[in-house]
Order: sequence, then C-alpha cells, then structure tokens
Amino acid sequence: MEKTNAVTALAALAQDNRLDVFRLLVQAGPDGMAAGAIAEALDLAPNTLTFHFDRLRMAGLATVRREGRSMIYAARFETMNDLIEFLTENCCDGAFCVPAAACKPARKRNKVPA
Amino acid sequence: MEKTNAVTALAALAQDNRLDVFRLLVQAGPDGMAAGAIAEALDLAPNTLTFHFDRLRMAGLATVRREGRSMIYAARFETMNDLIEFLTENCCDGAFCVPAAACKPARKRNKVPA
DNA sequence: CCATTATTTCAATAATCGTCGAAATATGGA
DNA sequence: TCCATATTTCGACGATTATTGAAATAATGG
Repeated sequence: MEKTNAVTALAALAQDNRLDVFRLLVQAGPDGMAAGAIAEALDLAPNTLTFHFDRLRMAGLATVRREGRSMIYAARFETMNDLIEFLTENCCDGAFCVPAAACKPARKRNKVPA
Repeated sequence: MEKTNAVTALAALAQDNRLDVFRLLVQAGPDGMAAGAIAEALDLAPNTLTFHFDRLRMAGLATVRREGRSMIYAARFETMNDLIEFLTENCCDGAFCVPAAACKPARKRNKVPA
C-alpha cells in the first residue's frame, strides 16, 4: 500500500460515524448490509450516510452493489489488512516484530468458541 | 481501547506529514529522535512540527522528553498495537480471524531499560 | 549576563469536513 | 402509468484543520 492510500484510509476511519459504519460492516461480514439498515442501526440521515459511504468507498474500505431498491454495502477486508501491514512495517527497523494480522472473513457468521 | 481514543489515534495518523513523522519515530525505535532532526529529515518548519507532535502526543502515539536543549520524541508502540487490535476486533463476528499483530520494539542499541 | 541554539506559543488565514434541507433519481408494485 | 420506497445529488452552513510569521520561552556556553 502506498502512503497516499494509507492516509486516505486512515482519514476515512478517523471519524466517529464513519468508524461506526465500518465496524458494523466488518461485523456484518462479506454479505454486507443495506444502507437503510445501517441508517436505522446508527440513527443517521440517509444523505449523511451516503457522504460517509463515499469516503469509505474512495478509500477502498467498502464496496456497493444494488439489490432491488436497496444498496448493499460491504467492508473490504483486504484494504484493512493492507493498512495494518503498512502501519507496522519497518517497525524498529524490522527487528523483533510480528507480521500484521490478516482478517480472513468467513462466509457465514459462525461464532467461534473462545 | 475505546472508540473515541481510536478516532483520535486514526485522525492523528491521517495526515501526510504526521504519518511521515510517526513512521520515522517507529523506525527510530524506543530511543526516539530530536525534534530538530525530524524537522531536517522531513523538511518541516519547527512550529508546524510542534503542532503535529501535539496531535501525536494527545493521541497517545508519541512521548517527549527533554535532553539538553533538544526535545526527544519517541513512538508509543503500545497505542499503535491497541489501535490495530481495535480495528480488527469483532471482525466477522470473531470467526476465522487472527489476532492483531503486536510490534515489540527491540532495544537493539545498547540502551538499558528504564 | 549575553548570545546562541532549540523549540514552543500565539494569532491569522485558506482549505477541508460533517451535517442539514430540498430536490432528484432509480426500483418495484398496484 | 402512478405511487411509494430507497438512496443519491446539490447547495449551503458552521466547525475544524494545516500552515505561516512573529514573538516568546528554555537551556547552554562564554
């Protein structure tokens, strides 16, 4: 990931409502969530939400697809992982550092025993 | 890490010059770097740099100490790790996700732990 | 104490950001 | 087609942001 993409992604996440949206999408998994459902869950005006979705999409952190009348938004886990890798790379000149975590979204939302 | 701290940390990193500063500190390791050296390395005005240092410190991403006439800034790796953990937690409801990476800075230069 | 170096504080400014209201667009159903 | 639903677009607004220049503060050495 290039620095300018990292800054864009960080800026996309660096806002209260947008971070909420992203985390909701992260928890929703690859199937995503309808804009209306997110609006209701977070109590946000639909046009405000569109503004935030745009930021997340431009940052590569979310995707959209239409499904009937609804727009379904989903998180892009790959970008999140790239960002984390970018933040941790070159840490202490590489000495004693563990590689960044990769979130590998499961297709179904099965709880994993702790 | 709480959400508001995460937003602050993300905002602190979501700016070109500040991300450069932080990465420089990350690479410098626990011993840190003098403000003047950073100013020279990144070609930034000292007062502008103070502004950015403040953001990083308020976000818990950097510390300062005085050493003679110089102010030595250093990255706080713990906060970076907390942030990464926050971003990846609850990923896909916890299913199939690897825990976040931890950067454990080595004291590779002959420096005694405080 | 004075001069020098290193960094911070303060005030001002342009640019960007997040939210709102009103209107527009797209889809599906009667 | 007409209507309701779902979401986006547009124009405006106050708030925050990053940078600058000038002046202030802190530490060191002569």
